[in-house]
Amino acid sequence: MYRSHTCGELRIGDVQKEITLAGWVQTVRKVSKSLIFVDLRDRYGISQLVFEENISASLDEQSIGREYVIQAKGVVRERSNKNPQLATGDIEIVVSAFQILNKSAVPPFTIDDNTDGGDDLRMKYRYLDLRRNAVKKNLELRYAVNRSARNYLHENNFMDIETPFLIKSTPEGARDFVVPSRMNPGQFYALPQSPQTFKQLLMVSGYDRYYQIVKCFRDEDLRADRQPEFTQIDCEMCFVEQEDILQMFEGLVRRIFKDVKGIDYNEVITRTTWDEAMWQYGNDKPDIRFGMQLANLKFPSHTFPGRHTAFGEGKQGLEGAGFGVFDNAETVIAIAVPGCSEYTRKQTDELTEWVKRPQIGMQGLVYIKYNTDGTLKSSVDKFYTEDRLKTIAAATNAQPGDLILVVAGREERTRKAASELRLEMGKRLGMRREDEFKLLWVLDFPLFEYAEEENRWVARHHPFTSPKPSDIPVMIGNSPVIDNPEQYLEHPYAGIKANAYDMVLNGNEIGGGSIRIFQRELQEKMFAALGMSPEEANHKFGFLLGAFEYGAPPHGGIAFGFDRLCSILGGSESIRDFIAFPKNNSGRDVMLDAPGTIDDKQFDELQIKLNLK
RNA sequence: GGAUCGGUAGUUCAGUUGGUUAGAAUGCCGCCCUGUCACGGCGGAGGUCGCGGGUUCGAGUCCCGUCCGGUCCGCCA
Repeated sequence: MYRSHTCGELRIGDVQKEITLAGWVQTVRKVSKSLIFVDLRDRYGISQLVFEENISASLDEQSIGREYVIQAKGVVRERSNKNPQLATGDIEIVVSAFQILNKSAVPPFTIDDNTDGGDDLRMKYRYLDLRRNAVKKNLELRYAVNRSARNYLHENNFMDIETPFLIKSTPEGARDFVVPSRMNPGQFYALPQSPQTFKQLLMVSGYDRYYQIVKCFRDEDLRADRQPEFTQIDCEMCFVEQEDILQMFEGLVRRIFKDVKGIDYNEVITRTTWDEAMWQYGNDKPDIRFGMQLANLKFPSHTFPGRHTAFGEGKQGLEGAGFGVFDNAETVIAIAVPGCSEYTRKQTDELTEWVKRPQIGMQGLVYIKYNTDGTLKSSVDKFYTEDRLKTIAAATNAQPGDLILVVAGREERTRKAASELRLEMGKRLGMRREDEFKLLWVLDFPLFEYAEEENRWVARHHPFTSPKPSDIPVMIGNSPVIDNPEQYLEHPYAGIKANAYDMVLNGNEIGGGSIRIFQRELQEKMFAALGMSPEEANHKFGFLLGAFEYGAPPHGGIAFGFDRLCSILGGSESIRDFIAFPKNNSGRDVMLDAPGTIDDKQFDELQIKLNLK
């Protein structure tokens, strides 16, 4: 061994021991010709080496620089000037001999918690970036989550079974990454978007509790929190109903909180339906760390059947004032922002500009200041009397001192804007603390979504998700054909709910799953509902339909987004910080410079010709 | 596919209305310094202002195009 100890472990109790360390030079502090300090770093910490008298001259001659790899032998000594910021700060090593194991070029950025390197540069030299403590602790957290999950699942009888990466391209869902097959010219493998069908087949095979921490691949445009290859904690169980799954995986998440963060998440995990989430928050993954729920002042009746406006059943609160924006809008939604009634004109103007950005897409923003003295002042005073404003304020549950913000327009866009506005105000008011964690189950998602371009239904979760038992007759008894695209919401399929669930943490979907279809007939009906002919369904999914003929057990499962879960637990916005070798926004690995071209020989073997446009 | 912000020293950035030799910090190199730990002091080197074109007496600065990067919308069962 090149070392007797690591750079992080020596303490005051080790004084007088003769030891050997090996590591990277963090800094060299030359105080004089005969006194030089070197901070030596490895994965475990930093220890201070002292070069005195003769040995310092030898070090000086060799002009050791940052990131040189050296080995140093010496005696541990108590420091005269201790450094309380360092775990090893009470001691230092008086070097008696050293050797340079390898030189280093000057790194392009400082290997430091507060590095001077930009993202792009750090990605290019990722092997240097990974030396930084800030990145290292993220990877350590990732490993801790990994171990915690494996321990819990193992203790609960789950079995880790690997599934193939070279599989077949499937319709539905995300775009596949494809891999040409040399031995089967003109044919292609696809990389799995998830091991979905394999884990279902494992259930049919009787491996009644399966898990895998596994890479998934989706060839879609990226975001800051999205990678073309990402990792899931993928799980599936036999003989379970929704409630069994929810309880099992609440247990998993509680365990991870305990093991990784030391948090006892004992409180009941809130459950809500998709309908309720959209109604209260305008979002299928609401952040429930704060309130500020939406007040639905007006909405099209078919979107939320059986509900009434915030003014009360059968009551109207906006009509007859001659304010065209509200009168002509499909939907009007308000939020009461606590304690912001003192906002200046400049601030409300700025918020108006914020909602008018193309990404939000509102035409404008109405505000009502509910002053602390109980009076009301709004941007629509011309249309609404103070009494009527009071009615609106009451409908939003506003308190004196609140600022009521109102958006109006088309249902879908307005609801989304209201949700974004709520999140933005929550953020500005510091109500979204990264050290506070709130879990939520969202249940009863719609089974189908309407795809306008194709005028057909697509699976909201995936085509293997079971409808709610009560909706199965609706699905069997009605044709999926949409005769009137304008009125697709009136189609019986629009109301069918799925036996699906998402786990939401602080406004992020960290996991999602469903109870699966396990009968051939229902699965065939599902494929038909998605516009697949029987031949097509058989061609694409014949193996699954076949498996369902041989005693498929009822089953269901869930998959957690491992990278995102780690980033939230680590208090970071970016999942890239938690991946050792991530790709950039364009799906490039800037260190490898991948993807790249391949040799003509390779094209030739694959019998592929490029046709670049 | 679309929107938007950015690209200036190794690095992070500043750069006025278009006008002298493009600056700062940090890093790097040299010398000095016996208790530093963001060491300190003195000195020095370091630039095709992403690339191409245009306007102008004159472009880092204005215009057009292009490449690269960030963020977002669409997309991501």
